[in-house]
Amino acid sequence: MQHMADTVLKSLADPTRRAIFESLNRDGEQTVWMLTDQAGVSQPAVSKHLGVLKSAGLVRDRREGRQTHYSADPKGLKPLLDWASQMTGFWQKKFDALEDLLNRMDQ
Amino acid sequence: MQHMADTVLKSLADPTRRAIFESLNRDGEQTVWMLTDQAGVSQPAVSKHLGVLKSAGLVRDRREGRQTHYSADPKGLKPLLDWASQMTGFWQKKFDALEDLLNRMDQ
DNA sequence: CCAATTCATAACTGTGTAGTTATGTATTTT
DNA sequence: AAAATACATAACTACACAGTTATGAATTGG
Repeated sequence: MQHMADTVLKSLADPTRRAIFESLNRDGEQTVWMLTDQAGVSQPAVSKHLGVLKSAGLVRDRREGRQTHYSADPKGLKPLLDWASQMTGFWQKKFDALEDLLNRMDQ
Repeated sequence: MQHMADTVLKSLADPTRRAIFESLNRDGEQTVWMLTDQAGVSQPAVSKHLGVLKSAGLVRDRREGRQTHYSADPKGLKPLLDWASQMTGFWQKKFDALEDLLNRMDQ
């Protein structure tokens, strides 16, 4: 559990990588080429970032022909929310609401 | 707002620094010496970590004589929560849109 | 079948930063 | 006043990693 929070936090700490994750959340499934067009870095850099995000459970990939479609996995943020909710009970209600949403996505 | 999420995420990405923050949340206010005793790194390293956490708004300090007491600031996690809820909010909107579409198809 | 496309991997480089030791600055104690 | 305590800052080192170019592997098009 703590290990997952570690990998998730490290993945999201990088601005470029977080921007990719935000784009996938905001605009939905996209190919590597589409993401490279926005990222401002080279295609290998984007592929590497996507590999890190995938290892952290934040994105999924779907190969179709010669292109790979990536999409954000909403459940990937759960370890982060679990960790944050452990830190303090102050925001407990908000976290519970988010977790509720994530649980409904499970189905 | 995004800048705050960036500094908070970068602060919490380091394991040693996150452990210090967790200890402050779990056990409450502590001096630098107490934190150094647990951290497994030198006192200057701990002071540096505390400085980073303070800059990110995650901890507060209170000087008393020759020792400095640090405590976790629960509001410091708010930028992280806001960012996460924005990410999940995108999914909420997609579900709402899907539900809308399904409803319109019913007719 | 050859060329172009799409992505991943390899090899390398530069830089940010977490760690160290050494030292400075108050504050308390004897 | 001198010594000891508690913390911060400075200067430096080592390493993780984000970036690059070059290349490989798989798929599609002419």
